[in-house]
Amino acid sequence: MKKDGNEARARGRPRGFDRDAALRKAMLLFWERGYEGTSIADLTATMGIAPASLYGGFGSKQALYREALVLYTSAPGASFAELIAGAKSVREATRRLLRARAIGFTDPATPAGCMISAAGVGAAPENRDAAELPAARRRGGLERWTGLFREAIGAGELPAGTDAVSLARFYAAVVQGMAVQAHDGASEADLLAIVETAMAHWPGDGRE
Amino acid sequence: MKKDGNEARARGRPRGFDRDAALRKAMLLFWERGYEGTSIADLTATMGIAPASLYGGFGSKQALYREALVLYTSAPGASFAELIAGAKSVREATRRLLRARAIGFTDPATPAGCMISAAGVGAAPENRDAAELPAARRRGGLERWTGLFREAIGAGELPAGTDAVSLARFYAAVVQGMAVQAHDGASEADLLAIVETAMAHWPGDGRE
DNA sequence: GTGTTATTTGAGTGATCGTTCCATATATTA
DNA sequence: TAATATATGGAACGATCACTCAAATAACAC
Repeated sequence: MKKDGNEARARGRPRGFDRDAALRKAMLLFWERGYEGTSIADLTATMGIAPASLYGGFGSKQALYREALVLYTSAPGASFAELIAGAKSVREATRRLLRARAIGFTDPATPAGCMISAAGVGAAPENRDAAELPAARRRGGLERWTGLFREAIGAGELPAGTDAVSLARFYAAVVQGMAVQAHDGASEADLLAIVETAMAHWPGDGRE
Repeated sequence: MKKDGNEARARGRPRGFDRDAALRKAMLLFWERGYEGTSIADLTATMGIAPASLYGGFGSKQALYREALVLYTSAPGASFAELIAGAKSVREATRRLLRARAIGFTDPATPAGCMISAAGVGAAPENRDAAELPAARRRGGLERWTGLFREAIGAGELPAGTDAVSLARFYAAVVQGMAVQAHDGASEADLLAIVETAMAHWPGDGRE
Protein backbone atom coordinates (compact mmCIF):
# COMPACT_ATOMS: atom_id res chain seq x y z
CA MET A 1 0.00 0.00 0.00
CA LYS A 2 2.18 2.81 -1.26
CA LYS A 3 -0.09 4.90 -3.33
CA ASP A 4 -0.41 8.23 -1.57
CA GLY A 5 1.74 11.09 -0.55
CA ASN A 6 5.24 11.68 -1.78
CA GLU A 7 6.28 8.03 -1.81
CA ALA A 8 8.25 6.69 -4.76
CA ARG A 9 6.31 5.26 -7.66
CA ALA A 10 7.00 1.78 -8.88
CA ARG A 11 6.54 2.71 -12.50
CA GLY A 12 6.22 5.69 -14.79
CA ARG A 13 7.77 9.09 -14.89
CA PRO A 14 8.22 10.43 -11.38
CA ARG A 15 6.24 13.44 -10.26
CA GLY A 16 8.15 16.62 -10.79
CA PHE A 17 6.81 18.53 -7.80
CA ASP A 18 6.44 18.07 -4.05
CA ARG A 19 2.87 16.90 -3.62
CA ASP A 20 2.63 17.77 0.07
CA ALA A 21 4.08 21.23 -0.43
CA ALA A 22 1.75 21.90 -3.36
CA LEU A 23 -1.25 20.71 -1.38
CA ARG A 24 -0.31 22.98 1.48
CA LYS A 25 -0.13 25.97 -0.84
CA ALA A 26 -3.52 25.04 -2.28
CA MET A 27 -4.91 24.73 1.23
CA LEU A 28 -3.75 28.22 2.16
CA LEU A 29 -5.29 29.64 -1.00
CA PHE A 30 -8.65 27.92 -0.41
CA TRP A 31 -8.49 29.10 3.19
CA GLU A 32 -8.08 32.68 2.12
CA ARG A 33 -10.45 32.83 -0.83
CA GLY A 34 -12.87 29.97 -0.35
CA TYR A 35 -13.76 27.33 -2.91
CA GLU A 36 -15.62 29.48 -5.39
CA GLY A 37 -13.20 32.36 -5.02
CA THR A 38 -10.21 30.23 -5.94
CA SER A 39 -9.69 29.44 -9.62
CA ILE A 40 -7.62 26.69 -11.18
CA ALA A 41 -5.41 29.42 -12.62
CA ASP A 42 -4.84 30.80 -9.10
CA LEU A 43 -4.02 27.34 -7.84
CA THR A 44 -1.60 26.36 -10.60
CA ALA A 45 0.17 29.70 -10.23
CA THR A 46 0.81 29.38 -6.51
CA MET A 47 1.38 25.63 -6.60
CA GLY A 48 3.89 26.11 -9.38
CA ILE A 49 2.44 23.41 -11.61
CA ALA A 50 0.45 23.17 -14.83
CA PRO A 51 -3.28 22.37 -14.94
CA ALA A 52 -2.61 18.87 -16.28
CA SER A 53 -0.31 18.16 -13.32
CA LEU A 54 -2.94 19.38 -10.91
CA TYR A 55 -5.55 17.11 -12.43
CA GLY A 56 -3.11 14.22 -12.69
CA GLY A 57 -2.06 14.57 -9.09
CA PHE A 58 -5.32 15.48 -7.40
CA GLY A 59 -8.15 14.56 -9.75
CA SER A 60 -10.29 17.68 -9.78
CA LYS A 61 -10.75 21.02 -8.07
CA GLN A 62 -13.23 19.51 -5.68
CA ALA A 63 -10.97 16.55 -4.84
CA LEU A 64 -8.14 18.97 -4.20
CA TYR A 65 -10.38 20.99 -1.92
CA ARG A 66 -11.35 17.84 -0.06
CA GLU A 67 -7.70 17.00 0.51
CA ALA A 68 -7.00 20.57 1.57
CA LEU A 69 -9.74 20.33 4.19
CA VAL A 70 -8.24 17.11 5.54
CA LEU A 71 -4.82 18.74 5.72
CA TYR A 72 -6.36 21.75 7.46
CA THR A 73 -7.93 19.67 10.19
CA SER A 74 -4.85 17.50 10.60
CA ALA A 75 -2.66 20.38 11.65
CA PRO A 76 -0.65 19.41 14.75
CA GLY A 77 -2.42 20.40 17.93
CA ALA A 78 -5.61 21.45 16.16
CA SER A 79 -7.74 18.34 16.45
CA PHE A 80 -10.57 17.99 18.90
CA ALA A 81 -9.10 14.91 20.54
CA GLU A 82 -5.67 16.46 20.99
CA LEU A 83 -7.09 19.56 22.56
CA ILE A 84 -9.30 17.89 25.11
CA ALA A 85 -6.66 15.31 26.02
CA GLY A 86 -5.26 15.98 29.46
CA ALA A 87 -7.89 18.51 30.41
CA LYS A 88 -8.85 18.17 34.06
CA SER A 89 -12.53 18.88 33.40
CA VAL A 90 -14.99 19.32 30.57
CA ARG A 91 -15.03 22.96 31.34
CA GLU A 92 -11.29 23.12 31.00
CA ALA A 93 -11.48 21.14 27.75
CA THR A 94 -14.06 23.56 26.38
CA ARG A 95 -11.93 26.55 27.27
CA ARG A 96 -8.93 24.93 25.61
CA LEU A 97 -10.90 24.32 22.44
CA LEU A 98 -12.18 27.87 22.28
CA ARG A 99 -8.80 29.40 23.05
CA ALA A 100 -7.09 27.23 20.45
CA ARG A 101 -9.55 28.45 17.83
CA ALA A 102 -9.13 32.07 18.88
CA ILE A 103 -5.37 31.74 18.53
CA GLY A 104 -5.51 29.73 15.32
CA PHE A 105 -7.94 32.12 13.64
CA THR A 106 -5.57 35.04 14.23
CA ASP A 107 -2.25 33.32 13.62
CA PRO A 108 -0.26 35.80 11.50
CA ALA A 109 1.38 32.88 9.69
CA THR A 110 -1.91 31.79 8.14
CA PRO A 111 -4.98 33.49 6.64
CA ALA A 112 -7.35 35.11 9.11
CA GLY A 113 -10.37 33.11 10.16
CA CYS A 114 -11.31 29.51 9.58
CA MET A 115 -11.37 27.30 6.52
CA ILE A 116 -14.49 25.50 7.72
CA SER A 117 -16.58 27.61 10.09
CA ALA A 118 -18.24 29.81 7.51
CA ALA A 119 -17.24 28.14 4.25
CA GLY A 120 -19.75 27.55 1.51
CA VAL A 121 -22.53 29.45 3.24
CA GLY A 122 -23.36 31.28 0.06
CA ALA A 123 -22.68 29.09 -2.93
CA ALA A 124 -23.79 28.65 -6.52
CA PRO A 125 -25.93 25.59 -7.24
CA GLU A 126 -23.15 23.99 -9.28
CA ASN A 127 -20.87 24.11 -6.23
CA ARG A 128 -23.30 22.57 -3.77
CA ASP A 129 -21.26 19.39 -3.58
CA ALA A 130 -18.14 21.32 -2.66
CA ALA A 131 -20.04 23.41 -0.11
CA GLU A 132 -21.27 20.24 1.50
CA LEU A 133 -17.73 19.26 2.47
CA PRO A 134 -17.16 21.98 5.09
CA ALA A 135 -20.81 21.70 6.15
CA ALA A 136 -20.25 18.03 6.95
CA ARG A 137 -17.20 19.01 8.99
CA ARG A 138 -19.30 21.46 10.95
CA ARG A 139 -21.84 18.75 11.64
CA GLY A 140 -19.03 16.47 12.80
CA GLY A 141 -17.69 19.09 15.17
CA LEU A 142 -21.15 19.64 16.58
CA GLU A 143 -21.53 15.91 17.20
CA ARG A 144 -18.15 15.59 18.89
CA TRP A 145 -18.95 18.46 21.17
CA THR A 146 -22.37 17.04 21.95
CA GLY A 147 -20.77 13.71 22.81
CA LEU A 148 -18.29 15.39 25.11
CA PHE A 149 -21.07 17.11 27.00
CA ARG A 150 -23.20 14.00 27.15
CA GLU A 151 -20.35 12.12 28.76
CA ALA A 152 -19.88 14.93 31.24
CA ILE A 153 -23.56 14.78 32.15
CA GLY A 154 -23.30 11.03 32.59
CA ALA A 155 -20.26 11.48 34.80
CA GLY A 156 -22.05 14.05 36.90
CA GLU A 157 -19.70 16.79 35.79
CA LEU A 158 -22.58 18.77 34.35
CA PRO A 159 -26.07 19.15 35.85
CA ALA A 160 -28.37 16.28 34.92
CA GLY A 161 -30.84 18.58 33.19
CA THR A 162 -28.25 20.12 30.88
CA ASP A 163 -29.16 20.10 27.19
CA ALA A 164 -25.99 18.75 25.59
CA VAL A 165 -27.06 19.57 22.04
CA SER A 166 -27.94 23.19 22.78
CA LEU A 167 -24.76 23.69 24.73
CA ALA A 168 -22.76 22.25 21.84
CA ARG A 169 -24.61 24.48 19.39
CA PHE A 170 -23.91 27.47 21.58
CA TYR A 171 -20.15 26.95 21.73
CA ALA A 172 -20.04 26.03 18.05
CA ALA A 173 -21.82 29.29 17.29
CA VAL A 174 -19.23 31.20 19.30
CA VAL A 175 -16.45 29.54 17.29
CA GLN A 176 -18.19 30.28 13.99
CA GLY A 177 -18.71 33.89 14.99
CA MET A 178 -15.07 34.20 16.01
CA ALA A 179 -14.08 32.96 12.56
CA VAL A 180 -16.15 35.67 10.89
CA GLN A 181 -14.76 38.37 13.15
CA ALA A 182 -11.19 37.14 12.65
CA HIS A 183 -11.76 37.44 8.93
CA ASP A 184 -13.00 40.97 9.53
CA GLY A 185 -9.78 41.86 11.31
CA ALA A 186 -10.41 41.04 14.97
CA SER A 187 -7.23 40.48 17.00
CA GLU A 188 -6.31 37.48 19.11
CA ALA A 189 -7.09 39.53 22.21
CA ASP A 190 -10.51 40.38 20.80
CA LEU A 191 -11.30 36.72 20.31
CA LEU A 192 -9.88 35.62 23.65
CA ALA A 193 -12.18 38.15 25.30
CA ILE A 194 -15.10 36.53 23.49
CA VAL A 195 -13.93 33.15 24.77
CA GLU A 196 -13.91 34.31 28.36
CA THR A 197 -17.35 35.84 27.99
CA ALA A 198 -18.62 32.58 26.53
CA MET A 199 -17.02 30.56 29.32
CA ALA A 200 -18.88 32.64 31.85
CA HIS A 201 -22.02 30.89 30.55
CA TRP A 202 -21.03 27.54 31.99
CA PRO A 203 -24.13 25.70 33.26
CA GLY A 204 -24.73 25.45 36.95
CA ASP A 205 -22.27 28.12 37.98
CA GLY A 206 -23.20 31.30 39.67
CA ARG A 207 -20.33 33.41 38.56
CA GLU A 208 -17.09 32.44 36.99
CA MET B 1 -36.51 64.89 -5.58
CA LYS B 2 -38.26 62.09 -7.40
CA LYS B 3 -35.48 60.02 -8.81
CA ASP B 4 -35.63 56.63 -7.12
CA GLY B 5 -37.95 53.73 -6.79
CA ASN B 6 -40.92 53.16 -9.00
CA GLU B 7 -41.86 56.80 -9.45
CA ALA B 8 -42.68 58.09 -12.88
CA ARG B 9 -39.88 59.52 -15.00
CA ALA B 10 -40.14 62.98 -16.43
CA ARG B 11 -38.99 61.93 -19.87
CA GLY B 12 -38.15 58.91 -21.93
CA ARG B 13 -39.70 55.50 -22.29
CA PRO B 14 -41.03 54.30 -18.97
CA ARG B 15 -39.51 51.25 -17.31
CA GLY B 16 -41.30 48.11 -18.27
CA PHE B 17 -40.87 46.23 -15.02
CA ASP B 18 -41.56 46.73 -11.33
CA ARG B 19 -38.26 47.91 -9.94
CA ASP B 20 -39.06 47.12 -6.30
CA ALA B 21 -40.33 43.65 -7.12
CA ALA B 22 -37.27 42.92 -9.26
CA LEU B 23 -34.95 44.16 -6.53
CA ARG B 24 -36.66 41.96 -4.00
CA LYS B 25 -36.18 38.93 -6.20
CA ALA B 26 -32.52 39.81 -6.65
CA MET B 27 -32.17 40.20 -2.89
CA LEU B 28 -33.57 36.74 -2.25
CA LEU B 29 -31.20 35.26 -4.81
CA PHE B 30 -28.15 37.01 -3.34
CA TRP B 31 -29.31 35.92 0.10
CA GLU B 32 -29.44 32.30 -0.97
CA ARG B 33 -26.31 32.11 -3.11
CA GLY B 34 -24.11 34.96 -2.04
CA TYR B 35 -22.53 37.55 -4.29
CA GLU B 36 -20.05 35.34 -6.11
CA GLY B 37 -22.49 32.46 -6.36
CA THR B 38 -25.09 34.57 -8.15
CA SER B 39 -24.55 35.28 -11.84
CA ILE B 40 -26.10 37.98 -13.99
CA ALA B 41 -27.80 35.21 -15.94
CA ASP B 42 -29.35 33.91 -12.70
CA LEU B 43 -30.47 37.40 -11.78
CA THR B 44 -32.00 38.30 -15.14
CA ALA B 45 -33.81 34.96 -15.22
CA THR B 46 -35.49 35.37 -11.83
CA MET B 47 -36.00 39.12 -12.16
CA GLY B 48 -37.64 38.55 -15.53
CA ILE B 49 -35.63 41.22 -17.32
CA ALA B 50 -32.83 41.40 -19.88
CA PRO B 51 -29.22 42.26 -18.95
CA ALA B 52 -29.54 45.69 -20.51
CA SER B 53 -32.51 46.45 -18.28
CA LEU B 54 -30.63 45.28 -15.22
CA TYR B 55 -27.70 47.53 -16.00
CA GLY B 56 -29.93 50.40 -16.99
CA GLY B 57 -31.97 50.12 -13.83
CA PHE B 58 -29.33 49.26 -11.28
CA GLY B 59 -25.94 50.12 -12.76
CA SER B 60 -23.91 46.99 -12.10
CA LYS B 61 -23.95 43.70 -10.26
CA GLN B 62 -22.24 45.30 -7.29
CA ALA B 63 -24.62 48.27 -7.21
CA LEU B 64 -27.55 45.85 -7.32
CA TYR B 65 -26.02 43.89 -4.47
CA ARG B 66 -25.63 47.09 -2.47
CA GLU B 67 -29.28 47.93 -2.98
CA ALA B 68 -30.25 44.39 -2.08
CA LEU B 69 -28.37 44.71 1.22
CA VAL B 70 -30.17 47.95 1.99
CA LEU B 71 -33.51 46.31 1.25
CA TYR B 72 -32.54 43.35 3.43
CA THR B 73 -31.79 45.51 6.45
CA SER B 74 -34.85 47.68 5.91
CA ALA B 75 -37.26 44.80 6.38
CA PRO B 76 -40.03 45.85 8.76
CA GLY B 77 -39.24 44.94 12.34
CA ALA B 78 -35.71 43.86 11.59
CA SER B 79 -33.72 46.98 12.38
CA PHE B 80 -31.69 47.37 15.54
CA ALA B 81 -33.54 50.49 16.62
CA GLU B 82 -36.98 48.94 16.12
CA LEU B 83 -36.06 45.86 18.10
CA ILE B 84 -34.65 47.60 21.14
CA ALA B 85 -37.43 50.19 21.21
CA GLY B 86 -39.73 49.57 24.13
CA ALA B 87 -37.46 47.09 25.86
CA LYS B 88 -37.56 47.53 29.61
CA SER B 89 -33.86 46.80 30.04
CA VAL B 90 -30.70 46.31 28.04
CA ARG B 91 -30.89 42.67 28.85
CA GLU B 92 -34.40 42.51 27.48
CA ALA B 93 -33.29 44.40 24.38
CA THR B 94 -30.44 41.96 23.86
CA ARG B 95 -32.74 39.00 24.15
CA ARG B 96 -35.16 40.57 21.70
CA LEU B 97 -32.39 41.12 19.18
CA LEU B 98 -31.12 37.58 19.46
CA ARG B 99 -34.58 36.07 19.28
CA ALA B 100 -35.49 38.18 16.25
CA ARG B 101 -32.39 36.91 14.45
CA ALA B 102 -33.11 33.30 15.41
CA ILE B 103 -36.62 33.62 14.03
CA GLY B 104 -35.57 35.57 10.93
CA PHE B 105 -32.78 33.14 10.06
CA THR B 106 -35.23 30.23 10.02
CA ASP B 107 -38.24 31.92 8.44
CA PRO B 108 -39.56 29.39 5.92
CA ALA B 109 -40.62 32.26 3.64
CA THR B 110 -37.04 33.33 3.05
CA PRO B 111 -33.67 31.60 2.52
CA ALA B 112 -32.09 30.04 5.59
CA GLY B 113 -29.47 32.07 7.40
CA CYS B 114 -28.39 35.67 7.04
CA MET B 115 -27.47 37.80 4.06
CA ILE B 116 -24.82 39.64 6.06
CA SER B 117 -23.49 37.59 8.98
CA ALA B 118 -21.17 35.34 7.02
CA ALA B 119 -21.21 36.93 3.58
CA GLY B 120 -18.02 37.46 1.63
CA VAL B 121 -15.86 35.64 4.13
CA GLY B 122 -14.19 33.69 1.35
CA ALA B 123 -13.98 35.84 -1.74
CA ALA B 124 -11.91 36.19 -4.88
CA PRO B 125 -9.63 39.24 -5.02
CA GLU B 126 -11.70 40.77 -7.81
CA ASN B 127 -14.77 40.72 -5.52
CA ARG B 128 -13.13 42.35 -2.52
CA ASP B 129 -15.13 45.52 -3.01
CA ALA B 130 -18.38 43.59 -2.96
CA ALA B 131 -17.27 41.56 0.07
CA GLU B 132 -16.55 44.79 1.89
CA LEU B 133 -20.21 45.76 1.79
CA PRO B 134 -21.52 43.11 4.22
CA ALA B 135 -18.31 43.43 6.25
CA ALA B 136 -19.05 47.10 6.77
CA ARG B 137 -22.56 46.16 7.90
CA ARG B 138 -21.09 43.76 10.44
CA ARG B 139 -18.85 46.52 11.75
CA GLY B 140 -21.85 48.79 12.01
CA GLY B 141 -23.81 46.23 13.97
CA LEU B 142 -20.90 45.73 16.31
CA GLU B 143 -20.72 49.46 16.91
CA ARG B 144 -24.42 49.82 17.57
CA TRP B 145 -24.31 47.00 20.07
CA THR B 146 -21.23 48.45 21.73
CA GLY B 147 -22.99 51.80 22.02
CA LEU B 148 -26.02 50.15 23.58
CA PHE B 149 -23.89 48.50 26.24
CA ARG B 150 -21.87 51.65 26.87
CA GLU B 151 -25.06 53.56 27.56
CA ALA B 152 -26.20 50.82 29.90
CA ILE B 153 -22.92 51.04 31.78
CA GLY B 154 -23.28 54.80 32.01
CA ALA B 155 -26.81 54.39 33.30
CA GLY B 156 -25.68 51.90 35.91
CA GLU B 157 -27.64 49.12 34.30
CA LEU B 158 -24.45 47.14 33.76
CA PRO B 159 -21.49 46.90 36.17
CA ALA B 160 -19.01 49.73 35.76
CA GLY B 161 -16.20 47.36 34.90
CA THR B 162 -18.05 45.71 32.02
CA ASP B 163 -16.17 45.58 28.73
CA ALA B 164 -18.78 46.87 26.28
CA VAL B 165 -16.75 45.95 23.19
CA SER B 166 -16.13 42.36 24.25
CA LEU B 167 -19.74 41.90 25.24
CA ALA B 168 -20.84 43.25 21.87
CA ARG B 169 -18.37 40.99 20.08
CA PHE B 170 -19.69 38.04 22.03
CA TYR B 171 -23.33 38.56 21.11
CA ALA B 172 -22.37 39.37 17.53
CA ALA B 173 -20.48 36.09 17.39
CA VAL B 174 -23.54 34.22 18.63
CA VAL B 175 -25.63 35.82 15.89
CA GLN B 176 -23.05 35.02 13.23
CA GLY B 177 -22.84 31.44 14.43
CA MET B 178 -26.61 31.14 14.38
CA ALA B 179 -26.59 32.30 10.77
CA VAL B 180 -24.15 29.54 9.82
CA GLN B 181 -26.13 26.90 11.64
CA ALA B 182 -29.39 28.10 10.13
CA HIS B 183 -27.82 27.72 6.72
CA ASP B 184 -26.80 24.22 7.72
CA GLY B 185 -30.38 23.36 8.54
CA ALA B 186 -30.82 24.27 12.21
CA SER B 187 -34.43 24.85 13.25
CA GLU B 188 -35.92 27.88 14.94
CA ALA B 189 -36.05 25.89 18.18
CA ASP B 190 -32.36 25.04 17.82
CA LEU B 191 -31.46 28.69 17.48
CA LEU B 192 -33.76 29.86 20.26
CA ALA B 193 -32.05 27.36 22.54
CA ILE B 194 -28.72 28.95 21.61
CA VAL B 195 -30.20 32.34 22.45
CA GLU B 196 -31.29 31.21 25.88
CA THR B 197 -27.89 29.69 26.56
CA ALA B 198 -26.26 32.94 25.52
CA MET B 199 -28.64 34.90 27.73
CA ALA B 200 -28.18 32.60 30.70
CA HIS B 201 -25.33 34.65 31.97
CA TRP B 202 -25.51 38.37 32.37
CA PRO B 203 -22.67 40.52 33.69
CA GLY B 204 -23.08 41.23 37.37
CA ASP B 205 -25.73 38.59 37.90
CA GLY B 206 -25.24 35.48 39.88
CA ARG B 207 -27.54 33.28 37.90
CA GLU B 208 -30.32 34.01 35.52
C1' DG C 1 18.50 -2.13 -25.97
C1' DT C 2 12.60 -2.44 -26.12
C1' DG C 3 8.19 -2.00 -23.87
C1' DT C 4 5.22 -0.12 -20.28
C1' DT C 5 3.55 3.34 -17.43
C1' DA C 6 2.96 7.80 -15.43
C1' DT C 7 3.87 12.74 -15.60
C1' DT C 8 5.28 16.56 -18.10
C1' DT C 9 4.50 20.68 -21.25
C1' DG C 10 1.65 23.70 -23.98
C1' DA C 11 -2.07 24.49 -26.47
C1' DG C 12 -6.89 24.42 -26.63
C1' DT C 13 -11.85 22.67 -25.36
C1' DG C 14 -16.82 24.54 -24.93
C1' DA C 15 -19.19 27.08 -21.44
C1' DT C 16 -19.98 30.84 -18.71
C1' DC C 17 -18.44 35.22 -16.59
C1' DG C 18 -19.90 40.46 -16.16
C1' DT C 19 -20.78 43.83 -19.30
C1' DT C 20 -21.88 46.56 -23.52
C1' DC C 21 -23.50 47.73 -28.17
C1' DC C 22 -27.13 48.49 -31.40
C1' DA C 23 -31.35 49.15 -33.56
C1' DT C 24 -35.86 49.64 -32.14
C1' DA C 25 -39.69 51.03 -29.17
C1' DT C 26 -42.08 54.30 -26.32
C1' DA C 27 -42.55 57.96 -23.60
C1' DT C 28 -42.26 63.43 -22.70
C1' DT C 29 -41.09 68.14 -24.25
C1' DA C 30 -40.89 71.85 -27.65
C1' DT D 1 -44.82 66.95 -35.79
C1' DA D 2 -40.00 67.09 -34.50
C1' DA D 3 -36.64 66.57 -31.05
C1' DT D 4 -35.11 64.46 -26.98
C1' DA D 5 -34.58 60.89 -23.66
C1' DT D 6 -34.87 56.50 -21.67
C1' DA D 7 -35.91 51.29 -22.00
C1' DT D 8 -36.16 47.42 -24.64
C1' DG D 9 -34.70 42.59 -26.72
C1' DG D 10 -30.99 40.24 -28.81
C1' DA D 11 -26.59 39.59 -30.10
C1' DA D 12 -22.08 39.96 -28.94
C1' DC D 13 -17.77 41.56 -26.34
C1' DG D 14 -13.14 39.91 -24.39
C1' DA D 15 -11.96 37.41 -20.34
C1' DT D 16 -12.06 33.72 -17.53
C1' DC D 17 -14.11 29.33 -15.97
C1' DA D 18 -12.93 24.15 -15.01
C1' DC D 19 -10.96 20.87 -17.62
C1' DT D 20 -8.59 17.88 -21.39
C1' DC D 21 -5.79 16.37 -25.29
C1' DA D 22 -1.51 15.02 -27.94
C1' DA D 23 3.07 14.70 -27.82
C1' DA D 24 7.35 14.64 -25.37
C1' DT D 25 9.84 12.85 -21.32
C1' DA D 26 11.56 10.02 -17.59
C1' DA D 27 11.47 6.37 -14.65
C1' DC D 28 10.70 1.27 -14.31
C1' DA D 29 10.96 -4.16 -15.95
C1' DC D 30 12.68 -7.20 -19.11
